[in-house]
Amino acid sequence: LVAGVSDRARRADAVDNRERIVAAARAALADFDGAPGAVNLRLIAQAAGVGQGTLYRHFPSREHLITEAYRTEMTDLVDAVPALLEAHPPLEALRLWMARVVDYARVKRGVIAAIETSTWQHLHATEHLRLDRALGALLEQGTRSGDIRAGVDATDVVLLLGALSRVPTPEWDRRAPVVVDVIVNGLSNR
Amino acid sequence: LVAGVSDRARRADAVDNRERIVAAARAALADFDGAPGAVNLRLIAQAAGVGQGTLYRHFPSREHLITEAYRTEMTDLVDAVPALLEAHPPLEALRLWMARVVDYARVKRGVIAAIETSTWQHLHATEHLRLDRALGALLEQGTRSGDIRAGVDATDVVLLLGALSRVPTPEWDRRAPVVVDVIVNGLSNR
DNA sequence: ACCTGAACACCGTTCAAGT
DNA sequence: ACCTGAACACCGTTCAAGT
Repeated sequence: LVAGVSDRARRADAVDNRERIVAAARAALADFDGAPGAVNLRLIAQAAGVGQGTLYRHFPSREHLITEAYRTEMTDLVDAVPALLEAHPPLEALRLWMARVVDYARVKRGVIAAIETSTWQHLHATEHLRLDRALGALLEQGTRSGDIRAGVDATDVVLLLGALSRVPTPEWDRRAPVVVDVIVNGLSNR
Repeated sequence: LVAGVSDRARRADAVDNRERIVAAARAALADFDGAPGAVNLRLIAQAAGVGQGTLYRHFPSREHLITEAYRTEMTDLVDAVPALLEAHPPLEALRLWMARVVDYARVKRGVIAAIETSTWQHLHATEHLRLDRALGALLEQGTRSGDIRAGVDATDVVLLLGALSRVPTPEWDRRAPVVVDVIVNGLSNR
């Protein structure tokens, strides 16, 4: 509905509302973290000072909202991939990238959910396509150099990473690194 | 509430109702599979021919019901561990066990969710304790023999296995084996 | 001791009315 | 073109009344 419409073409109040909704969503997710499904859309609309209908006009589904709420983090993470890949061998780049994901998720658990949406839906959010390509390139380069096993694509990696969303918060610092370590080790080629 | 009460001590209608509820839950889960959260408890009560209150009397939470619905499968899987461990070296036993999980989950996706509940809640369902012990023994034996890396416990393995619950149904046959393969490889000691 | 189902609470989603 | 909020639908959960 709103797709393809530039900010200038939109009414000023619409732009403003959209921003306030996202801000409210971010705040709500920060409190409730680890359970993005538990986030109350009505309350977000209320906290943003808009009607429920306005929220739905801007974000037709909860996933759209969550994706947008973590857009900055997603962009950061996606952009980090090529940079790491230039400075390190593929497997090491992957390890460092996942360490960064764990770091982001430590305080904002929802990033994992945001990353996972690439699997859930076919919502072609730009960041998801970019993540898929970035990870895909990393894996390809890794298999070529022989560091990373063949037959695994970006979706598989995202699926495995999804295991992190189940880690209980109080055990995060202990378990998240172990989980990631097993994944990276498993992706390595012996 | 019902804990510790033998079948003989319970009223006949209660035993009967409980069985019908579980049967209805199994049927509902078979249809809806892959999304145990999407299962409608009211409809299950209705299909079982009991009031909602009766369902809650027997199963205080959705997790209790799901756990019970997959009890047979869980028992099978748990019992398989020691047997496999006797016939194979630890890592191979783990690989075979996970292949069995994938096999069970192919038609009854909910088993993964049932296995995962061990992490979600502190509901001390017997099967979960037994799974924890069985996997724990397998891992310990594997680290002793040097086949499996140290520093990973049963909960970590269950968390990793949870990645399977995100695999989209149409891609199950292609992706599930890959995911499991990465996990097993990651748990191996080089 | 156990069952029933109306009733309550909550929340996602829609839509008629408004500016 | 966009916003509002009442209204609808749905579903988990409880509880007074019953047997």
